[in-house]
Amino acid sequence: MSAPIIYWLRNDLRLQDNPALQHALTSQCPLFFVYIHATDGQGWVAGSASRWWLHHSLTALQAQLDKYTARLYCFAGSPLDILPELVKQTGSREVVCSRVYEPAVLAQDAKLKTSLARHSARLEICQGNVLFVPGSVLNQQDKAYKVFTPFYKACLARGLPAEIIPRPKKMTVYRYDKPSLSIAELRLLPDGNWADGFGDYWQPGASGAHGRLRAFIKTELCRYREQRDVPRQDATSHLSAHLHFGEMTPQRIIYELSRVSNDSPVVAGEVDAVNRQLVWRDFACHVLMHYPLTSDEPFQEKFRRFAWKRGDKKLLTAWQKGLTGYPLIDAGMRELWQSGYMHNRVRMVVASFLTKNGLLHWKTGAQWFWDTLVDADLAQNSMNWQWVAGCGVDAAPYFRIFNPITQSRKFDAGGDYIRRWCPELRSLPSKYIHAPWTAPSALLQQAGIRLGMEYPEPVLDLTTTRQRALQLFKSLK
DNA sequence: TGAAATGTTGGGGCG
DNA sequence: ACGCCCCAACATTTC
Repeated sequence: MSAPIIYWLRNDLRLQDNPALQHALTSQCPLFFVYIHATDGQGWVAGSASRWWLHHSLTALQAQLDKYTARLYCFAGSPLDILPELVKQTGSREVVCSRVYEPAVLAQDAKLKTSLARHSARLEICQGNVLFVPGSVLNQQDKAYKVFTPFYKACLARGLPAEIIPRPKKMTVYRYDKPSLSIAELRLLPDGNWADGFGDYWQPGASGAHGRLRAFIKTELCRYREQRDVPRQDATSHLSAHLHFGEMTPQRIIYELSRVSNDSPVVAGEVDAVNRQLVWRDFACHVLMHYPLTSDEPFQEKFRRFAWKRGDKKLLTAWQKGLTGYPLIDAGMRELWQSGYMHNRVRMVVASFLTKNGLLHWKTGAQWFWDTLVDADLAQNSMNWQWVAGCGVDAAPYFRIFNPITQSRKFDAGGDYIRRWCPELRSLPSKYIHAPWTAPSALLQQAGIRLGMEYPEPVLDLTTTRQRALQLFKSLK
């Protein structure tokens, strides 16, 4: 059998709209599909919920590959060891993959390139799952943008890309006859039954992604701007995890949306709003590449001496478990735990609560999200936590502190979201459901709630913690 | 992609 | 009829 091209899958778990795969196919060599689960873990290794997704996404990809009688060969270890070894074994001259723009991965790719060269093989890295290649969108001074709006305008001025590439008609596939692992043997699924319910909410893989996009366009798009901030409506696309794993490209989303807006100009405004969110996603990716420390250090210098609390076990545990006594916060944290996801607005509220009212370091929260979100993405997670904490790029001003009760009344007025995730509060009338401790005791009793028993007392006082945060933030100026 | 404090206005109750 | 007070409702400022 002639030497293969090694197609190294990473966060590009799809066959259509795949420039790297398209490139690999031009060579006419048989394709050797390889996935490597890195076990040399340092820094930000994929969290538990993310690995749950990955397991199912790889399984879905294998199902797609079945149609080409191709197999995905899995390995565990360091790509720096495994790929040179595979090249040696198979006589391959080229390894093809899609770019991952995380700083640690970029550094590893550089090493890999050298190491493969010693085996006379090249590493061809094609554009990753972004609209614009990080580094290619710069301001007048040739510097990276630090503020979203000008970045957004610069992107619009170039025109948002909407290229699509059909899935390959046929492929020649390579048969590897030495030992490799099955997807199950990568042991990606978490121990215990925590993630078992995720399947009720998600269908990882490209076909799940396309199904979700179709459903979004059909039922949510027309009310996107009006309803996307309402947690119970959640008229958002739910495509974040699909995008993270490269099961779908943002270009595909823009393409499909533009077809809709051509057909019905009424939704053009909605489409712009969705596209704007896609540009935010690119922005985060660009920022992390230009400022590689921002997954670990505050972007703004002055925040390095801010007195974040190192630990507050009681508060942190209450927050993680959804037992803070503030229903909107608790609903969000339980949605996260049970579904691997949280509505965007609620993410902002719980993050503000932890970092501003609770004064816990934003990395504490980022770590929890990292482990529990199916859409965990280093660039998005880091930028957004820093944004809320006030220390990031284009950050929320320090005095912007969300009041979870006010936010709850505003965006979950009927209490539907709270009732969905905090069933013990179900019988409380909407008037009191946002702040149960204000309810008359007879009403609480009638609803079957004893504060401190069925539902906790508030874990902290909003007014005093707000004042405390304002003091601390002010002294930083 | 706030919230709270403070300021302003205007309608209605009331003596 | 009139002025006074109260207090929503809204606007502005401050953190």
